[in-house]
Amino acid sequence: MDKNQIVQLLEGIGELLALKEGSSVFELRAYENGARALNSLDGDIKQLVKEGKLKGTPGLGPTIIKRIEEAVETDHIAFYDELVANTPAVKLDMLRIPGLGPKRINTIYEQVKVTSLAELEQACKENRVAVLPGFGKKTQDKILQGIAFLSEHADRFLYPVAEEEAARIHEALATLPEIVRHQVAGSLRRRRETVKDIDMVVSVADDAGPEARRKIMEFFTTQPTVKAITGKGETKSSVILGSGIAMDLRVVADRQFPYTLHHFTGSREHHIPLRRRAQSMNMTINDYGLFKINGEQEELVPCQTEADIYAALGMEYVEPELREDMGEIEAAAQHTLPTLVEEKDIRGVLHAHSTWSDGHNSIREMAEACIERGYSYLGLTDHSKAAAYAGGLSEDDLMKQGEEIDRLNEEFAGRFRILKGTECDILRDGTLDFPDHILAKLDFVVASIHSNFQLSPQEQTERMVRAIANPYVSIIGHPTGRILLSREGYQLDMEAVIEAAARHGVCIEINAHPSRLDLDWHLVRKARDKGIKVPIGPDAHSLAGIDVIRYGIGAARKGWLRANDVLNTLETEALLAFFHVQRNRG
DNA sequence: GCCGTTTTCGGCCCGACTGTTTTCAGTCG
Repeated sequence: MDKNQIVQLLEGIGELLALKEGSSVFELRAYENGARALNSLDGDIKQLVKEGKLKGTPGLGPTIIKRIEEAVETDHIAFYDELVANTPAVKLDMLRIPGLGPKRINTIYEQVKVTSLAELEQACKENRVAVLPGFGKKTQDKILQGIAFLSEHADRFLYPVAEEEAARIHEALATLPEIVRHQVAGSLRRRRETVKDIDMVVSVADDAGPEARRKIMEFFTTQPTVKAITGKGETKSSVILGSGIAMDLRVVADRQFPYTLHHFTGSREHHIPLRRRAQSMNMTINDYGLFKINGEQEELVPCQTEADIYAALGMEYVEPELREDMGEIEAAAQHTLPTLVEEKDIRGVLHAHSTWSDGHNSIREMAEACIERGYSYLGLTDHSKAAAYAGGLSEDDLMKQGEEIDRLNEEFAGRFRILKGTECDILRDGTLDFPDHILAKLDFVVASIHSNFQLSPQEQTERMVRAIANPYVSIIGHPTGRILLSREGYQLDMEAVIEAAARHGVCIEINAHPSRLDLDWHLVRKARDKGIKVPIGPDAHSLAGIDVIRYGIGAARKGWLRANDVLNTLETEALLAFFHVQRNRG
């Protein structure tokens, strides 16, 4: 069991304890802290356990260490299993409804006696929830809304969950000598921010017999992460994996591989205009091949790769991320597709926290982690004072932090630079949490909304636009505040926000955290078209948090961004010059 | 369950907001 899985178990214990009546709120907080503490540890967990290195880590006491050791040794935590067995599943389901916490869940469970979300929905519609003590009409409506949101997103998974599950199977399959080519397809390959199921295509030699296919399918359906088999044949098998995500594996002859891969990569929306184009060229395309139509005859157009398929249709190769019917068909036909930004183009980090606010690592540790990863700079952005829950800095603290940064920069001189920044709260009225004369002392400012989510769309838009107009604001952080699969962003007119940002020369970030990916890629494209520079910010709260940049790269590529559309592809001097010009915009 | 320049018991992050109340509990970040 790896570190992430153990972190999830510890977090799970926290949730389960919250739902257990009579349990201590401090005990569950201890598990949440423990999960966070473990998550921020670097290195192989098995090694750490073996060397007894967990002891002394703040947040990890004797009991939690024992549970971590148990997980490493047995792949289970008995305490967790026991809690799961004693917790009604509907309580866990209810926990995912925004606005419902442990207390209200227990009240509903005790007094309305629901056993499923469907029953809860029914109870709300019959007004049986609003009458409970401490509840009311608005709470009941909010619960109904939450249930509707969940049923819309229930069967989707965050990209990293799907990616990790797919990678495990992919690695295992790659060891089979019968397999010639293997590739993840579907929305995962297109790097959608959430994924419903995993599609994988593998090929066997053109002359391979059925036993080769049977062997692959047997191997696939008996992988340790397979929880259930929902279908098993020689060309297609379907399973449910440990996280609950469904996965399909297709096995084809190698000559058919590019066509099948292309078909199952999608998207459906991309294929519709593509088929139209094929038709206009007297061809037809499906998952078996690309065919030239000669009267009654269909003649296969031989293709070794997907690039060959596009070439046969008179097009440039279309990267999977772009296959969303966002104009890529026309652009590929005119050979005007952008050269998309890649992870290696990123030169530094522009949204990160340290122990000065709610980060887990010191500035030095964060800086050294950036150096290790080959970056040239770290734009440090601890929270401002209004973000009290996150240990936001006062003006005094911010200035003291600046002194620490100066000392470190002297030490790193010539090879690395820490930029002085802040993630400054945008207050309710659109003013910033620090006065201008303080902001003027920083290299750059990320401005974000962390409160008053409920303002009307008009008020929220005005608030954001007012912040954008402040000449010290360099970047708007996580502009819509959405949490994928969990809550919608705050209501605002993003078109107007993008318009204002373009007018004032302010950047809008892609917050690369896989639960955010905010700005959404559809809007990234709009921002780019208005000439807005888009930083890809990890919003890192730990060393490992820096690495989520690659998810942001996915969103950037889906939004058609080239390297020079991304702010943090600039080298240090060019970046500082950019901020300088931005600040003197008048 | 964790932690200690109040150290083995008694605290534990906290302010804002919402919807429910009529002074506050629950939730969130």
